[in-house]
Amino acid sequence: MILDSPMPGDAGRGRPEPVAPAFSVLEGDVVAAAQSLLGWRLNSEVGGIVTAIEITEVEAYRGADDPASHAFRGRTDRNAVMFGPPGFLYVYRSYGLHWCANVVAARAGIASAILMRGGDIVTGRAEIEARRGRADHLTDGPGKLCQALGISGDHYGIDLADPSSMVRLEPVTAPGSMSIVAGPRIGISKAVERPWRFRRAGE
DNA sequence: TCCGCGATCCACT
DNA sequence: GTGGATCGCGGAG
Repeated sequence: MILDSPMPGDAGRGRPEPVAPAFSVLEGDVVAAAQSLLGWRLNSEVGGIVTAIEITEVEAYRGADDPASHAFRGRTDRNAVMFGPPGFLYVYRSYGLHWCANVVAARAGIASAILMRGGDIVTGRAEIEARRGRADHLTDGPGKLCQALGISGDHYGIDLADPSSMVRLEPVTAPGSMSIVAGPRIGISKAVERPWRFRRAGE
């Protein structure tokens, strides 16, 4: 297992290798990157169980500029991965119980992240129902999505572009025809006016 | 060291 | 539609 917990001295070292072409959209502004992420697949292979969803709902969090971001007050042990290069997984615990998964965006040093809030099941529906302990409302919330795919703190900091990772992002190859609805982010008390929640029209 | 709150979920009405 | 559960994190003292 790869547990990437960058030390303070690593800050200026940059990314180890060029980001795959399709992942380069993540290097730009997180608000645009979040919209690009809709339709991508999130593949998981945790505990030998293969599951996958197609991302249908996301929220953008823009580090130092965004009071609602976990990185707004600067770097801590918990949010360190957000300050690194894009394409890595930021996982945090919510309300002491649930795990929530984010894709790190923007260049190293700009702490942005995209929260994955919902998706359509592509692979492993039966396994997901077993993990969730129910047959409905399987992936329609960030905590549910993590439970469905078996994502937890064990996966903090993994490379979502690495084919050997247990959790991987698979870019959509034919973007553009999808219409996107923007709205306010859910469950926050600061910067509530920013319409940085995006979902596919009709969801 | 302590205290308040939160990027949520679920059962119940 | 609403309210309770539940505990890790960060800021204050």
